[in-house]
Amino acid sequence: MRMSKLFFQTLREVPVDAEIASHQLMLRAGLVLPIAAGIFDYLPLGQRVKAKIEEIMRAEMNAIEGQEVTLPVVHPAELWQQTGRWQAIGDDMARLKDRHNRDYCLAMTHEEIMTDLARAVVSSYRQLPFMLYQIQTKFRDEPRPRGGMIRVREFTMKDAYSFDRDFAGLDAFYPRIYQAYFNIFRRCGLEVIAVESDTGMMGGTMAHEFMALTEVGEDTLLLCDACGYSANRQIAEFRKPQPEAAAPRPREEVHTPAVNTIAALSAFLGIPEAETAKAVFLMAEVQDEESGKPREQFVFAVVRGDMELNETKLTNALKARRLRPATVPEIQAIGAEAGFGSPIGIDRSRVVLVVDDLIAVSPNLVAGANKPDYHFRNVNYGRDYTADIVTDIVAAGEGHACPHCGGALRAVRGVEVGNIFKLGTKYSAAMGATYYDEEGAAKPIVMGSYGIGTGRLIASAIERHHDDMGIQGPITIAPYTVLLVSLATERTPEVTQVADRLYVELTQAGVEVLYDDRNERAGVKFNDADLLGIPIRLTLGAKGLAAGVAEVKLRRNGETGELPLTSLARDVQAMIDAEIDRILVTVTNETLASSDTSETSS
RNA sequence: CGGGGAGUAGCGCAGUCCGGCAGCGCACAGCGUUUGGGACGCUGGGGUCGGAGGUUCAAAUCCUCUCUCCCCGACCA
Repeated sequence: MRMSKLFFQTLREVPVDAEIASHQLMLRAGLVLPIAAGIFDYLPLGQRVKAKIEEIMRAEMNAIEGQEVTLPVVHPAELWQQTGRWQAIGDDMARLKDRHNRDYCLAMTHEEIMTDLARAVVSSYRQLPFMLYQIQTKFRDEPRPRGGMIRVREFTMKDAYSFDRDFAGLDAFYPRIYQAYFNIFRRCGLEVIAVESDTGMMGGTMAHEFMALTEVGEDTLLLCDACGYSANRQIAEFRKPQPEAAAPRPREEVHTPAVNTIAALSAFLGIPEAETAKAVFLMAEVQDEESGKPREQFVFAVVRGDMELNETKLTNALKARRLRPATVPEIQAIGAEAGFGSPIGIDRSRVVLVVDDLIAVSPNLVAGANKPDYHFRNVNYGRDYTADIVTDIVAAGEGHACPHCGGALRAVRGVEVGNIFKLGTKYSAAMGATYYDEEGAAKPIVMGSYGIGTGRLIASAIERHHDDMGIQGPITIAPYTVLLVSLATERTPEVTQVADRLYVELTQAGVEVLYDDRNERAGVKFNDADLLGIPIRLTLGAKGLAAGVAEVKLRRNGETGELPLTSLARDVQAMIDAEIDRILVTVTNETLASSDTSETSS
């Protein structure tokens, strides 16, 4: 491609709205252009990056016998009603009506449509297993898009769905997609780790997220360097400290004027925060057992004062759809006092009381007294109150003990670039996607779903590979592999002639060349070259031409050298091969190492 | 949805407090000089000042309403 003909623009100045490096660079390099919050155009250079990644995805999906399909972006409401997600999902789903006033939604994901496809085609166990995938647009009306391409509303996702006869089949497939995902990310030059994750609205029995570690990540992960345990903070477990056994002492009221936080309480009484109990008031949206309709339920959660409530764990414990903080009037309505909340003396008929399992075994805690400016000393679970649910509802954090080996957990930030779910029969059972087994009995197909967001992958790769001057794209996903810079001037037309010839030679040799034939000064061309991050830069100027060489420079490390013009195409191809090999070699190592941590349910 | 910031030329911004010709830099077009890390000179084009309403002789500027974008939080398949 001649750069003089390329539809692109580079920005000299850093866009003021962009905070993180990948966002700034994608805008400055002219890969994408925003048209609304979380909605972007892909320009030709960005499109080429996207296409490269998609080809890697196709190769890895095909390698595990995936078959590519394309399913619609506009879905009839009926299919989403069959699984209940039409009602269960809120404003994140964009809905529309057609001219006949029928309901439709924009695709957030494709479980329903894939399940519908499977039930239309599958009737016999002989047709199973199989895996289908697509690379298709999703729309999720995020409340707040952020971080450039990290959290957007419209995006392209490669989503794959597996269909098996039974859980054993799914369990056998799961490690294969797990490994294929590692291959995809590493081929894109992106290091990721897999962590256990919440199944969320997807449902199912097991899920992993693939996380690119970066400070700009939205998720907190907990890792154990000793044994390899890794989990999203949303579900991460940890070994809780054993409280010292002590005989329950008599409960006593203590005056604590204006002491309405744990920190203040700890300071006021001169006790560690670990000897206090913290009350958290929430309203949960749950399904009413009798009517089946959603209703709001007051939830009183108690955790130790030095720990944080984990709302995902609590949501799962309650089987709730969502939680929100309770308002002061709602808190008073159940007989509690904000800032001095206590599980003792509340209207239990209107409250679901959930207590962290550590609280249940910790003697003589300080808790609120449910009246302003008073707390209780020596509150003991069992003697003073009992809960509706006792389970783990606190968040793991930096330094907590690993649940497997007891080693210290480390907290890091990550971007979720992919996820895999064992769905089981949630969708097939709801939608009647069944097959007949050897005995002629109808059984629901066992499913899994597996997704990777392309834009987020690009942004994460750029977060990982850039410097002050621009992108240092891994050669496998760079828009072009070689940038040929001509430094011809009006006085050196012979440079143009030779550069033109080299461009043709390289292109005919199959090299993806971007040819900077623009009438710009050298500085402009070099700065654009660094910004775009084409991995191999060839520079031809009058001096080099006289010596019969072109300068070659690697973007990733700045190494320079000279290549004779007579064998340029061959030498460049060798460099490209070497650069690709660098990445592929890493793939092999990473894959072997990571497959050890793969887990399957049995 | 809560808190904060911002909408003025393609991009980055000043002007708004204190109403009075809509400006600067980059980019763009023409001419000339330059030419290995974002050149220089001269000339030129480009604006419903986010939108609507109001106050005023006069509104980018004051008032009311509204839309949009960015950041933090809530949310996040």
